[in-house]
Amino acid sequence: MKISALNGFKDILPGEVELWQHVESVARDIFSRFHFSEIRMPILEKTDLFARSIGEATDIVEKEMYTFVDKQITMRPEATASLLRAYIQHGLHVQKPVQRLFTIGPMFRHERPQKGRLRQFHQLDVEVLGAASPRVDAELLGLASMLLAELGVTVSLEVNSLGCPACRPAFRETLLQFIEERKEQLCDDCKRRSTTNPLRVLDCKNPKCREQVEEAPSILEHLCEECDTHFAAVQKNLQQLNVQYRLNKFMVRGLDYYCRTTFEFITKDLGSQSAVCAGGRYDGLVEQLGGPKKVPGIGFAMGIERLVLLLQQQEQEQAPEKGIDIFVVGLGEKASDFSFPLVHALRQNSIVAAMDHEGRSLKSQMKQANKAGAGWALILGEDELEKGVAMFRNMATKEQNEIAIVNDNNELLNILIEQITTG
RNA sequence: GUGGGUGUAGCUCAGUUGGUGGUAGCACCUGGUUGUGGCCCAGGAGGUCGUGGGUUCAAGUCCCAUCAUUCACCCCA
Repeated sequence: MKISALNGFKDILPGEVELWQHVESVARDIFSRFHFSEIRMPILEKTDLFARSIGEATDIVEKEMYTFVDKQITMRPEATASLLRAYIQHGLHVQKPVQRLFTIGPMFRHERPQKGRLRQFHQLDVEVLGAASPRVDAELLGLASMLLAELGVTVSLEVNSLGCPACRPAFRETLLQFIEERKEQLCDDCKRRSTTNPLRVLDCKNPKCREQVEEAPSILEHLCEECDTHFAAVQKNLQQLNVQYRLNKFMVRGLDYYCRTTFEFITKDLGSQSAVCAGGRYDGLVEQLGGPKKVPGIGFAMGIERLVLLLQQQEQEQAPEKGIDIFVVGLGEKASDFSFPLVHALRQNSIVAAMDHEGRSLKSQMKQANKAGAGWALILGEDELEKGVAMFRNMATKEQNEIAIVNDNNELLNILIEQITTG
């Protein structure tokens, strides 16, 4: 019986992996321009960490985590909780009042897989800890949109404010009252949501619910003074950076820890999944996890699978596979025995070199050279060895000439390196 | 957790009202005057038709179950 990967788990094969490398290298470049530092955390954490940060009642914690029940440990379903755990554990707030951190890696959620959603998926995660200024909110959104723009994906940005513990409870009551009045018109899911997570009724996909919710009270009109001032400043700062956005008073978050500014970069090109990047502020979370008091935080996560899907779909130019510098063709045992250490020496000199080990024909080896995108071929056969020469062929121009193999192999090596590096 | 679609070569797929598995395309291998790549041509290799039952003289084809996969709901990056 053939063994295949688990449902919702995917191999990233040569051909696609180059796209991933591209995404990661563009991301790293931009992170460094914004002066962010990389941090890497373990994949396993105590289950309690996620229950306390993401929220006991969320679907993620309730039924989607990969947990070793007997050991009370869980494979991380997102990065923020682990990152804050590391921040607190190592006292990073003491080293620098403001920490700007990013991490890249796999996350695990036991959801039913579908387009743009896997059980092991990968995120680029960016967090700023210790900065309360609305400028940081805008700066982060500027970073995200710069990254998406440089990758060449077309998405739109929606922003909202969720208020804070001072103003959200009152809004929640107002909203609940509104929902109660129209409960009969809402879908079954929304009836359930009205008790579990009323804010979620606001972003239901059902057209009938949308219609009902159209008139719903807006959080933006119920913000306390501080939240209102903060959100106004975020918007002003976004305009300064010329970041295009749309206010969406119906946007909410799935994780409990968010407050104030929240945002999503969305697209219609991913089937039912719309968010490519999402995040927001979480000012109380560090303290809630047992860290220092009053450390504000804000961050976002980008789904790499979703970025890659968009890149493939929006038909970005495929990076052509990198060709090798030289293919050394050896005909016969003697020639192969001569080529073997030569190829190794070329590699020691930073030349990308390959050879055949299967004793195939000249024609076959030339085909391999061509397929590998070799710039040059060095052909060594019985005749050449007898004459003490090797044929050096330019694969593009088909020009070839003899190079003498003298006693000292270094001479041949130096000629090859010289030719290859100068083109 | 719920609902729909699809399972035939490594990949993309044909396969008629049930009647011997495809000269199919891509990829792979070997050749096309003894040792020179891309194009072209010829040949070759590659399959328990997802699996297990059932109906039938006969099942890739019809029925049931099961597994896998995919899309959507839920939820979410």
